[in-house]
Amino acid sequence: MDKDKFREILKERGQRFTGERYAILQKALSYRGHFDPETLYLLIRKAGAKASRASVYRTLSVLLDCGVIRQVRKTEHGTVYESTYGHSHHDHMLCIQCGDILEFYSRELEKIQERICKKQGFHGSSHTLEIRGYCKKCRKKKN
Amino acid sequence: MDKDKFREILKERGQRFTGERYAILQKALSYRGHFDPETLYLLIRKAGAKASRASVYRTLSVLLDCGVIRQVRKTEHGTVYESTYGHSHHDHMLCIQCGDILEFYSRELEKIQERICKKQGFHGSSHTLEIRGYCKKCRKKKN
DNA sequence: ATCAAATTGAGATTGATTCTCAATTATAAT
DNA sequence: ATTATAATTGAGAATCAATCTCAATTTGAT
Repeated sequence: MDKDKFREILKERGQRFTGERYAILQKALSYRGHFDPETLYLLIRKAGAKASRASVYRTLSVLLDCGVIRQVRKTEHGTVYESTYGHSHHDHMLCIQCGDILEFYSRELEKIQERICKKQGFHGSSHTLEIRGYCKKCRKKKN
Repeated sequence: MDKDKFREILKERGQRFTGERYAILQKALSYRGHFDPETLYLLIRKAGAKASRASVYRTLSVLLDCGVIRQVRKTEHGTVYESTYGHSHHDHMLCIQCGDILEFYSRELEKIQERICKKQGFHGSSHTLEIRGYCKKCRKKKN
């Protein structure tokens, strides 16, 4: 997403293009992996850009609304997001021992969900699947 | 789960059986559908039992640990739980229009997840799947 | 350049959850 | 039954993410 495209999207929403929003967009888009608002805020400060915590929260909700980022989940430490750019849909496995996150995607799983929705007359637009358990490493450690 | 069984479980954990804990257990077990800590607390107060908010939170985490209740998800308004008693595993469809929640279960879906885990060397112990979209009713309204 | 409307940021506020700690109570031993 | 010990309780304080407030600033259209 370049500057002009972002400007255009904001315009459609009756919102203005600002340096703060752009800085937040850039950091959010370029972040590899999962991030939370505070991490993004500190990153922006460190990069010398100026944007308050309030603006980070406000802009993240705009980006979420635009589909530029996606909400991974809410944890006891806050909300976790990830960029959708070059990062297609997938689900997660979360190791409850070490906290590691594995991403996976299964066409089959998606198909079945579609079938289930159709049967119920439900129109699914997104989903999150999180499998919790023990990763390979931690299983070895245990034994 | 009866009183003695609960007493026994607590004992194993080096914890004590108290009236507060029992009242909370009962309400949590008998609650139909999804609940949050505050709702449970008010319900307990209304029933004349005594238990503080702090005890509700503390006991819910014990019950969660014992598998008596399960965490459905975290929302912007707090954590949602449900009793597992007489309520076997299932997944959810959440209508983003009316907020309705449909429960469903698919053996096929479970099987595939097991297969995926095995392939990754991951030992899955639980999962949550939430499909968001529009329910039958709301789709009709739209058209 | 002008101006109305949108945005910003610092700090206050909210709301869920956890923590503190003195008073109380359950359990085990006597 | 009494006692000793350690767990539990509750009221309110503390924490922490997220939102709100509002005066000052900035944007974008004219």
